[in-house]
Amino acid sequence: MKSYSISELSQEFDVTTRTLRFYEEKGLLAPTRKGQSRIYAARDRARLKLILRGKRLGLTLEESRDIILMYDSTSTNKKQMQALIKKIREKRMQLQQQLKDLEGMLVDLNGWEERCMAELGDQAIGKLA
Amino acid sequence: MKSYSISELSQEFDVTTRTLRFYEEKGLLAPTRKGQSRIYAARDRARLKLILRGKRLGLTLEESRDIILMYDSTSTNKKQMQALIKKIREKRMQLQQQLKDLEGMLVDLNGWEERCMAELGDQAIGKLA
DNA sequence: CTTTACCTTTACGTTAAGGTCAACTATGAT
DNA sequence: ATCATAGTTGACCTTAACGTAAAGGTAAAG
Repeated sequence: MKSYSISELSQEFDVTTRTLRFYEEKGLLAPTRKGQSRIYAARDRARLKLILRGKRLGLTLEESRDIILMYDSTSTNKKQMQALIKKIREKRMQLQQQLKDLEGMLVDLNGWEERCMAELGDQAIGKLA
Repeated sequence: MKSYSISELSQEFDVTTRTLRFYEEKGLLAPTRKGQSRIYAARDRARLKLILRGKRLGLTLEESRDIILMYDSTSTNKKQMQALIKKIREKRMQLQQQLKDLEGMLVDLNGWEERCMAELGDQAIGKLA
């Protein structure tokens, strides 16, 4: 199976090595060691993707860790399951609100751009493409 | 025209008064004064809405301030306009990425919920409604 | 006149998410 | 051997966005 050094992974996802070590420190990644060096497996790479997606959506690292735990949850008991579902639903509600906000803001942006363009006159269109 | 005290506004939007003062300090709100007390007008209320929407989308206060300035921009010159359009386009690209991320995560959440529910068995459905 | 409810400013504290720097260690190339 | 290249840990630093506490002003109510 393919594995990655810390610098490989950091370059691929455009984060610093410090960031990767920090995520490990926080329990989000768990690379193995070869000697003293970290070896990241596909599993860690997948986790990193989740973390970064979470970040783009404004999740905290802790929230992303929750989500990662969902991915990894093999056989949780009923209590845990129910708590999980509750969390999922909460998160989904929040994301749906976010979706609305996003759409609203996109509408606004489009409106502004139009007005700006109009005010600038058509000769300006080319310069921005 | 309707106006609001600091506590009215803070209650309506569920933020602390500290937050409102902080936003003012940062140049995001500009209430007038009656004696020493702040009086918020509809304009401030609208701004606050924008700020909070921005927050839900993960914008920084500075970015929200930019957006507010767009709303308020009366007659900017061409240079400013072009810079503005560039910013708008950048922001829109980012928001579109965010939209993709959001959809992806919603799909994941739905998948998990289904699996959780399946594992719990149907008798559990009622308890969560 | 004092209590109560709001309001004010000033100032220091806190948390998340890393940045930055110093002082090593290990390894392969010249 | 030594130099360059990646890697390590540990420690302190930084920024955003407020929280929190101190110390006090103001105006209506009892």
